[in-house]
Amino acid sequence: MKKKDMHAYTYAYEKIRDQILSGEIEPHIKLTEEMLAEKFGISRTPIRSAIAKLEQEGMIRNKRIFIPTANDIRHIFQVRILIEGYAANYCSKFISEDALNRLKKCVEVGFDGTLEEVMEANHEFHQIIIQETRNPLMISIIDKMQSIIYLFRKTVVGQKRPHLIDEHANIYKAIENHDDQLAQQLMVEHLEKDLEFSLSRINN
Amino acid sequence: MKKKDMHAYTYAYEKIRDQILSGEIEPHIKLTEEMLAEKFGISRTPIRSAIAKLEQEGMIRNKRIFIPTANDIRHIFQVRILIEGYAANYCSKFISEDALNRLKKCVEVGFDGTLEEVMEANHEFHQIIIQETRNPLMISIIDKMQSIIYLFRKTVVGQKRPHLIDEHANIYKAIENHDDQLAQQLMVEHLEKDLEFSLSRINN
DNA sequence: TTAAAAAATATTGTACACAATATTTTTTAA
DNA sequence: TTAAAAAATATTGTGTACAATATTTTTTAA
Repeated sequence: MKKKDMHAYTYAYEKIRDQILSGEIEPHIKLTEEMLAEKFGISRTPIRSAIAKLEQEGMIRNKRIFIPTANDIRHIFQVRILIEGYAANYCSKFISEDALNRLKKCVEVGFDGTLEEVMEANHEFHQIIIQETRNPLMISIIDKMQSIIYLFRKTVVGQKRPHLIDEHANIYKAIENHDDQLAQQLMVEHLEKDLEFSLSRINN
Repeated sequence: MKKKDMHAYTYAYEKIRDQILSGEIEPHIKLTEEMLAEKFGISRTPIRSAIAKLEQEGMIRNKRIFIPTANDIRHIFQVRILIEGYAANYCSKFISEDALNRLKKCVEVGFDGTLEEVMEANHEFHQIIIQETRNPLMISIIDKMQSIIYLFRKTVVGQKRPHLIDEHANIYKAIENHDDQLAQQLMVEHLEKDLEFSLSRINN
């Protein structure tokens, strides 16, 4: 529901984004301004802004939901591995008590939560580590890629990878022990496995 | 001059961008749509698109030219060091013959070119290294930051740093020798010095 | 005077009409 | 039939008017 103090383009942006992520808007169909304007009961102008933003962020390409190729996935992960590896290292030295607790919670939920909760906790695990860099640029770079990866996961993979939680647990331990080298190495390996898993789902 | 087959918003984007970088539009003044529309003889609609893009890219913030704080600069460099360090490493292993030659040329121009040429060559030196990763994501991340740093340089620094060319020469040599570790280390140190130099210009 | 309220002004946001392009379909000529 | 050309259609781009907000200035009451 549109909040009364919300601009139409913000509303449109969130709506389109959510509907893409939830699958309500299916891939491959062309996102025309008029069709979306009709759908949300507003004019084309705010829709244009929303689409432009989504295109900038990489979720839409050529007016269609962006479905990354194997190479796109590799490129995304190359950047992710670099930044998140660094972040894991950084965390080991500078993480706050609070963040460390939240990280621990994520691992615990990973072991005993519902599927929904586990998915959310896994996402948050990575999120916390990045946020502890307190570098807004890094955070936003990762955020944008997350959406694309999430989307890709939902549409292509739709399935959980084995050992994922154990790897999180190990990364957590390394951070807790302030072993920056190990934390970085484990994060890199973790993401490399994630990449492999993702790619294996495309090629068949 | 506006090309006839160019959309007004592309024209506006380039014009505004160029005028910001050239200093024709001064910092601190508010970039209102109407004022820019008037200036370029087009309506507000394409100006809106252009501003939105420039804001996404970080050159404009709150309708004003973005002038980064010391912390902003640190954050930008933290990402740059990470990515360009990686790129230097990567280059040492995989650079093409052609790119290596162009890199060499940049160093040479650095020693015997005019100020204008030197500036351009220095920029290109970094550009080539990033481009050799062939990762469009990395390239675009660095590109966006380049604009902001360049702008910041122009307005705040306006001055060349000593030893810069020598450092480029050393990085070049390391890449030429396929010494990936050294290339990375030298690039990191190079950028750290750049950061220090930039910061020293703010704090007085 | 000074701070809150009100009014005036400036600026941005939205809708909509029409123009310019891009895309698809149909027609035509080989 | 098939490929190029033409026409029809769909979609995006632009200008403009007006509405909604934000900002600045003026007024008012203490």
